[in-house]
Amino acid sequence: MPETETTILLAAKTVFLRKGLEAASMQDIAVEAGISRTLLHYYYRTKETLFRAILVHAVSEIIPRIASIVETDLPLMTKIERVVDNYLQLLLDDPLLPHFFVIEIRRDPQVLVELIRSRSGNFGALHRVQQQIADELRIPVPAKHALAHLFTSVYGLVLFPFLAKPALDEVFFGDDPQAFPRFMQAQKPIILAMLASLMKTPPAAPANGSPKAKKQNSPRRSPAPRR
Amino acid sequence: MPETETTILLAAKTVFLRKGLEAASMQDIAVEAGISRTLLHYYYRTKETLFRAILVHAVSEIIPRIASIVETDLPLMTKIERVVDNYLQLLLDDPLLPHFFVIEIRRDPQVLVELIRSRSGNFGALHRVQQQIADELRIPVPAKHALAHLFTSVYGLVLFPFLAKPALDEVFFGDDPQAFPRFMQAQKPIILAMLASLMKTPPAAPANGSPKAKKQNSPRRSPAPRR
DNA sequence: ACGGGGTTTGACAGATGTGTCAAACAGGAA
DNA sequence: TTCCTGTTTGACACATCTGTCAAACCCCGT
Repeated sequence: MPETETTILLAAKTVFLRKGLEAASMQDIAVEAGISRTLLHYYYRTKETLFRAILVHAVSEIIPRIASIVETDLPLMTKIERVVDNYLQLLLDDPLLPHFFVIEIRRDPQVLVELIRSRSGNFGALHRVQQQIADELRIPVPAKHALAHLFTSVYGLVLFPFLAKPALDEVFFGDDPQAFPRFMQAQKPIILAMLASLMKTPPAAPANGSPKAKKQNSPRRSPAPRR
Repeated sequence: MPETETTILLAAKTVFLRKGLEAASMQDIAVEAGISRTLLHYYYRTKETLFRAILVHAVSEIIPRIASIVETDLPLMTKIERVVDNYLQLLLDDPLLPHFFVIEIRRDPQVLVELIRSRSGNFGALHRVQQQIADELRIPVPAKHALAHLFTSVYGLVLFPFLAKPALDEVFFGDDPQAFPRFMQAQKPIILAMLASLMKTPPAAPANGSPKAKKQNSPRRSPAPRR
């Protein structure tokens, strides 16, 4: 018999990630959680409150891991490899996250960007690496936008398959739930090869594929937001 | 004084592309069109009817152009260049299309895929080129999924910047409405370079859309990751 | 001026959604 | 037992949404 609050958060995550704030209803979440709708309001007074909890949790789950990689002194391509690796692990567990962020980036970009900034350590440090990225790119771009070019390339390649997953299932994978994860494992070296081809400096070591990667789950559950 | 029906379709497109079927309301569309909500029901009896008109129009605007390119006998990389070029032209005019399709692919993949099939000429022909794509790819993948790998790579690179546009505006471009189109022009050779790096056969000619001739020495030094 | 047909609107019914409230239901302390 | 406190629910008020209908409107031919 799990705690009511964790039940609520789990159900809310499922529903919000699939539909976004606007299209999701408290009724949807109550049914998903198997409780009465009123109880949702008891724990989280409004839909926005509950949504905010899910949003903060989702951002906090991803951003710090990525920020800590970016802030290291590793070579650029090594950072990219680790970032891609981290995202793939995370997204294979939560394939709806890209869809959720796409919806919310459109609905209220300001709030979302601000939240990401707040969980990024010194996000401003990113602007300091812009020149560095511009120097490393084989194709010349204005330094001011070098980070944007790299960002859209990396995130486009990594996130898009998850956005298109329902169509891929329909056309290529049928009902086999293992097919998509296997596909993404095969896609990973393709992604890294494309990104590596942008760099002047070739990657240091092959080091890809799936080495002794320990299965790692997030060991911490942080299920207790306050109302 | 434009025709009421075109006014309605234009407003419906604006609202549906931004919010998708579920989150959009007939009221939203009526306000956008500057008419009464009842009038929408006069021209299109239900919301689904109106939505269907927009969906069919959006698909018909894109898919035949792409299908006609794919069905030619051009070399693979040439096809890709033309597909990318066509999408960029189209999406710079309608930057919300990727967002719309992402929402609707999740809401009802079956209907959308079926509609795309119906506008693709012989969509089945795509499966015939799978082996061809697999042979051309530098990184070995099962032929059955070769098209899926190429599809996610191309579409991820091309569509994602439009999905992330609100965040890019917020972080990089500020209020300058010209910045994003310029950015995409600069991103285009990056996209093509990444895709070309996947191919065994190098692209035939530079043949770049950018009028500024860039004397780019052929970057043959492609690091080929071995596994 | 007079009809008449296509166009447009206000008003309504019924469904669904959010948020509040008081009452019912625990289960442990005194 | 009774009391108390935290949990859960049903019922309500209010807003919004969809779809229908009859009435009003406009414009053109007669």
